[in-house]
Amino acid sequence: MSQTAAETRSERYEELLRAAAECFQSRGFAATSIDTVARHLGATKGRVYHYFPSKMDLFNAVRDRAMDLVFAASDGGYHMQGTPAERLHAMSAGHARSMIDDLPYMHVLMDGLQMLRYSTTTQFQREAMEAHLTRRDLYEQRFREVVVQGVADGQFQIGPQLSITIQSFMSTLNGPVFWYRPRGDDTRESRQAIVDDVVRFAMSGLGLNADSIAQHSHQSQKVFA
Amino acid sequence: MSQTAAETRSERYEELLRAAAECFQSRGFAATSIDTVARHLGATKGRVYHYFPSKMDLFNAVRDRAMDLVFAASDGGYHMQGTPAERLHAMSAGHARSMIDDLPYMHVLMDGLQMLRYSTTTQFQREAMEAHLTRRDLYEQRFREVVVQGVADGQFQIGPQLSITIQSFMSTLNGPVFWYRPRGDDTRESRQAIVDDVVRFAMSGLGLNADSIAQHSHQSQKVFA
Amino acid sequence: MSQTAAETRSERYEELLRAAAECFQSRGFAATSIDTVARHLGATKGRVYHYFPSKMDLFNAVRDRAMDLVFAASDGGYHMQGTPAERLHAMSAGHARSMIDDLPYMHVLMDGLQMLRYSTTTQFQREAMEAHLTRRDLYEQRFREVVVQGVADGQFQIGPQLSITIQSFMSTLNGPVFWYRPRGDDTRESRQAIVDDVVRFAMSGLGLNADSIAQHSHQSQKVFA
Amino acid sequence: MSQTAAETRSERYEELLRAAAECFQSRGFAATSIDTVARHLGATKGRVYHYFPSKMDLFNAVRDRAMDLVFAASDGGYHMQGTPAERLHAMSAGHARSMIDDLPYMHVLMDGLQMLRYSTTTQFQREAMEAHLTRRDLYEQRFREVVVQGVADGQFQIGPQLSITIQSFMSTLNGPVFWYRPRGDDTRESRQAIVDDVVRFAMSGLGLNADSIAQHSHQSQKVFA
DNA sequence: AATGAATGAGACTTCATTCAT
DNA sequence: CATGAATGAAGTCTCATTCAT
Repeated sequence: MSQTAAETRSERYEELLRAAAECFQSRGFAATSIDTVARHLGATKGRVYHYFPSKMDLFNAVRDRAMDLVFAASDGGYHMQGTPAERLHAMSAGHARSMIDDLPYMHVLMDGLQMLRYSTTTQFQREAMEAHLTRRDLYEQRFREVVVQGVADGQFQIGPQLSITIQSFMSTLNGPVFWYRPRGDDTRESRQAIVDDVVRFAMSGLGLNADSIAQHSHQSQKVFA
Repeated sequence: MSQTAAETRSERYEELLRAAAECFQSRGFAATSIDTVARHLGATKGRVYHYFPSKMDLFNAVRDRAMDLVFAASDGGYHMQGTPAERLHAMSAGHARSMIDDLPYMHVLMDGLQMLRYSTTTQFQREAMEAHLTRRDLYEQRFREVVVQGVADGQFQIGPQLSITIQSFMSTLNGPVFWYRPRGDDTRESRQAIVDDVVRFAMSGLGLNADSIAQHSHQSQKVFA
Repeated sequence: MSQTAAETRSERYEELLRAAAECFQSRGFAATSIDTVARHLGATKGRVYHYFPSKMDLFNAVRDRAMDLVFAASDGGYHMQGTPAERLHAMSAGHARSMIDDLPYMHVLMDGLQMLRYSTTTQFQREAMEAHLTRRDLYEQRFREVVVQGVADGQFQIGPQLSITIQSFMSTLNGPVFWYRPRGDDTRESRQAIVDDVVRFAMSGLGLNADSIAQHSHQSQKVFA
Repeated sequence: MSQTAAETRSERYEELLRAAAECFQSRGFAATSIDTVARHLGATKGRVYHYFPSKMDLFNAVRDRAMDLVFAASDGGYHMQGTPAERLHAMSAGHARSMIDDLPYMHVLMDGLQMLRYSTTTQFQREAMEAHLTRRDLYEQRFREVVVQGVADGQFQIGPQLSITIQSFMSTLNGPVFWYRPRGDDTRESRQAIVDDVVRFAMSGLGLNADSIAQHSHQSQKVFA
C-alpha cells in the first residue's frame, strides 16, 4: 500500500514535470501561468502547488531534469573506448538525439540560462542556479576535453580560439531545439537521419571529412542501439 | 524648425527602439513591462505610448528593425561577385558580425519566434507576424540558394538533407546571440576574431578546408571594410 | 483501556489547545494557519480537524479556555471574606498573575474582541460569541461590584464616572499581556514582583495609599499560596 | 496648477491613510484586504497601489502617522513649565485625548507592535520597524523622565520597579483604544470627561491625591485650549 | 509631448476545508 | 486517528492600457 502510494506520488510528479516542460517550451517561463500548466494537466492550480512550492521551483525542477537527461544522453560516448573523434561523435549523437527526443525539457534548458537576471529569487533559488551553472560547466567541459584531445592528436583542425569553436559546436548540436518540431509522420529513422546530419555538420566543423564521419556514425549506432 | 522637430521625433523613436531592445533582451517579452522600458529611458510610460500603440507593436517594431539589420549585414555578400564559397563567407561574416554588434536586437529576433502561439493578437499584429515570417523565409532562402550553388559546383560537401544542413549552418551563425556577452575589454579586433572563428566553423561544416576559408576571410575583410 | 484512550484524547486536546494559543498569540487569528498550528505540534492538519471542526471553533475553544482560566484566577479573591479592598486586591493579583502565567491564552482573550465584526460566522459561532460576551460582562461585573462596595465604604476615591474607572483599572491589570514577555531568567519571585507592582498601581489608582496596599498584598500571598 | 495637483495628491493620500486606519482598526492588519480599504474609499485596488507599493507599506504609513499624532498630543505638556505632576498631567491628558480623537490611528499603533514577528518583511520594512521602535522608546522615555523627576521630588509614590509602573501608567492611558467606541451622542465635553477620569486614575496610580489632580487638570485645560 | 492617476484583468500564492485511505 | 492529495475561494500584487491635464 505504501509502495502504491509512493508510486502514485512519483507518477504524479513526473506527469507534472512533463506538463510543465511542455508549457514552458511553448510560451517560455514568464508567459506560462500555473493555471496553464494545471489546465494542460486537467487539474487545478492547487495540485501544482501541492508538489512545488512556487513556479520558480517547478521551473528549476524541470531544468534539473533536463540536465539529467542530457548528461545521460552523452554519458555512454564520454566513457567509451576509442579515439577522440569516435567518442565525440557518440557524445554528439546522444546529445542531439536528446534534443529531439526530449524537446520540451531541452527547450527549458536553453531558456533557463536567461533566467540569470531575474531578481525575484530566494536564497535557495540562487543556490539552485549556482549548482545548475556548475553542472553545465562540467558538461561543457567534457566536450571541451575530448575536442582538445582530438586537436592534440591531429584529428581535428580548429580555429585559433578554442572557446569559440566549442561554443559553435554546441550551438550546432543544440540547434534542433530551435528549429525541430515533431510531426505526425516522424519515425525513429527520420529522427535519426536528422541527428546524423546535425552531427555530421558539427564534426565537419572540426575539420573531419565525410568518410571518417561515416565511420564514427557506424560506431555510434552500435553504442546507442 | 519642422526639420528639427522631425529629427527629434526620429531620434526619440530610435532611442525608444534601442531601449526596448535592451530590455527585451535581458528579460524577454513577457517579463518586460512598459514601465521598465520607460524607466530605462528616464521617462514614463506616456512617452512609450506616444510612439507605439501597444507593447506588442513596440516589440514588432524592434523585431522588424532587427530583421532590417540582419538583412543589411549580409546583403553585400549576397550581391557580390564571386564563387558560392566567397559569397557565403561574406554573408556569414556579416550575419555573425551583426549578431555581436546588434546583440539586443538579434536577441529579440530569436525570441520573436516563440511569440507564434500568443493568442492576444489583433488582426494587424497577425499580419505583421505573417509578413515577418515571410521575410524570414526570404532571408533563409538567400543562404539556401548560395549553399545549393556551392554544392552543385562541388565546393561544399553536405549531408543528404539540405534543410538540416542549412539549419545547422544558421544555428552556428546565430550562436553568438546565446553565448556572447560584451565585455569591457572588447575591441573591434577581438570581436572580429570571434566572428572569424564562428564563420570558419560554419564553412568548415560545409566541408571547406581551412586554407580556402582563410582565403575567403581575406575577401570578406574588403567587403565589410 | 477505555480510560487510557480517554486520557490520551484529553491530553491531545490540551496539547492542541495550547499549541493553538501559542500560535494565535504570536501571529493573531487571521495570520495563523491551521498548518502552522499542526506544524507547531509536529503533526499535520488532519489532527487538528479531528478535534475541531473549523479554525474558528478552535479559536473559540482557546478563548473559552482563557476565560475559564481568568475566572479561576480571581475566583478565590471574589469569594473570600474581607473588606472590598482586600477582596479586590486578591482578585487583581490573581488576574494579573494569570495574565503572566497564561500569557498565550490571555493574548487570545484580548484579541478575541476584535473578532466581533467577522461576517464568516455560523449560527453556532454567533451563539458562542454571545455566550462569551455574557461571561465577559459577568466577569467585569464582579470587579465592578467590589469596587462599588469599596466606594460606598469610603475605602476608594474615584472619579465621577464609575465605568471609566473600572475600564482603567482593568486596563492596568491586563497590561502585562501587551508588554510582558517571558525571559530566560524569570523566576516565580520575579514574576510575583511584577504582579505586585501592577496591582499596587491599580489599587493606588482607586485612591488607596501604599501602606494599605502592602497589607493586602500580604493577604493575597496567603490566598494564592 | 501644479499646486492644485500637489494639493490633490496630498488630499488623496490623507484620504487613503484614514480609510486604511479605519479598516485596520476594525479587522486588524492580516484580516484587512486591500480590496476592503479600496471599497471603503469607493475606489479600486489600483488606487491604493498607486500610492503605496504594498500593504505593509500602507500599514507602516498609518503607524508612522499615528506616532506623529501621539507625539504632537503630548508635546505641549512635555515642554511646558511646571512641576513634574503638572507636566505629566498635561502630557497624559494630551495622550489620552489623542487615543479617543484619533482612535483608528491609535488602534493601529497598538497593533503595530505585534507585527514584530512577521517574517515577510523586506530590508526597507525592517528598517522602518527599527525606526519606529526607536521613536516609540523615545516617546516612552519622555514619560519616564518626568515620572522619575516626580519621584525624586517626592510628588509621586511608586512601587520598587520603575519600569512596571511606567508600563502600567501607559496601559491606563492607552486603555481607551480598547474600550472606547464613538457614539452618536458624544460631545466634546463628554469625551473630555472620559479623558479626565482616565488621567485621574493614572495620576492617582502614582500616588497623587484627588485634590492635586484637580489642580493640574485645571492647568492642562489652559494648555490645550 | 508627456505625465500621473486610475482601472481591471490576470498572475502568483495561501489556506480552510473535504475526502479517500 | 491521522495523513496526504486536492480544490476553490480569496488575497497580494503587477501591468497594459486609458484618460485628463
